[in-house]
Amino acid sequence: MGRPADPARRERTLARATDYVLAHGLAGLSLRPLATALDTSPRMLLYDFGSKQELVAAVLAEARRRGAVRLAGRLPAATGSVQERLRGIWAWISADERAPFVRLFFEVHADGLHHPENYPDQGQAITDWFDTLGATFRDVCTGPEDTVTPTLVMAVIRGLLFDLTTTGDRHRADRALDRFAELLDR
Amino acid sequence: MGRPADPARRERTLARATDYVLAHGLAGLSLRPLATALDTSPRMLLYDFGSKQELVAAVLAEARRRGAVRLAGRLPAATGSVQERLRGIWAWISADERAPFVRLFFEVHADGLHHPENYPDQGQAITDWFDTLGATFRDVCTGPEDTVTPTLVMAVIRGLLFDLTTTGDRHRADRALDRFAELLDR
DNA sequence: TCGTTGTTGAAACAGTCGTACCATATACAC
DNA sequence: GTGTATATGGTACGACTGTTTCAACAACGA
Repeated sequence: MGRPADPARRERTLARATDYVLAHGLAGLSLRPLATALDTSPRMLLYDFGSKQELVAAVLAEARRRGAVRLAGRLPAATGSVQERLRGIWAWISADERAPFVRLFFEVHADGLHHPENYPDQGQAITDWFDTLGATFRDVCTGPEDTVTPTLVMAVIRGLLFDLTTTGDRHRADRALDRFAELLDR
Repeated sequence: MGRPADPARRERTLARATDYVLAHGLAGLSLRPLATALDTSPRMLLYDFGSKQELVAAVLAEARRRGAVRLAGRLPAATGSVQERLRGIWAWISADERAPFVRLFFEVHADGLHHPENYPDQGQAITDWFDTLGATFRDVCTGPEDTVTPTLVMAVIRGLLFDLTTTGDRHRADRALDRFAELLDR
């Protein structure tokens, strides 16, 4: 009895809120401008999510979900040379379409430096790459339990993303990745 | 005539404000708590710095100045093996005493992603390393104009700093740096 | 039509923010 | 002393923040 609930509304709002955060960032996020951009009201955002903190958590989870979906099956088994595999990953992650995700990624990391309690699974977001990268670069790893090589590969990628997002010098970043691929392959 | 100006006060306030920002971060910085911690008043902060924006700019300049001083003469010429040089830089920059600088560094980068206009010389902060690192690792560079090797070295360091500040796993980070040193040396 | 449950708007609350205004206190030259 | 410049304290303004409260409206079963 009574009016039926409409869970789709929350989903729709979450999707659009995630778009908004990816476009505008987390730092200055505020309910009233967000609600205006989403054609809703702060009242409804709190009605659907309970509090701003829970809304942000839901948005970050949704952003991670989108990234995971886009990544799925994107890193095939070890086919081609080390250079080709590394270039493939780099081309995908450094593409302009990924820039909003990369920005949010760096923003969450920076905020986590002073408020780690807000991001309990942040460390896992790093170690999660070990299995995938360990499989992709098995031939240059020292063994199946090697976490050092995946760590180094991700460090190079994150460090070059840092450089690229700061200087915008894609040519230099691409060449630095190629140089790393040469070193890794020998 | 009139009361003499006291420029030392501004200097003292700037030094303590920089300590405060290094400890508490840039994100939530607010004049009233800052003034309280510095035994002064928001009134005096604006009197000395004009606006919050200028205060932040002065603090960031001071933080850079401190980092530069601590770095001066810290990277001697190419003595020892590549491993030793790389380890020396890494040990210095990843030391616990440097953590506040590293955090501020990442925080500024993240904020610059959405407000690049506030950090006009951010790209230069990256390219400034080329001369120093090019000299330190001349033997593994392809030439005196090689910017790719310094780019890669800094990317590895920044990427490992990212990992270290997130996971706190120093052992893994150290080993990844050693692995990179091996690759670079061959 | 009535009761019930889900949805929504408008307004207000208590707080913080950066900043401006006004008065006053301090330290010097004369 | 007077004049003058710097240095402060106190206070209030207007704009913002996340959140709450109260009321009304909408869609359903009985």
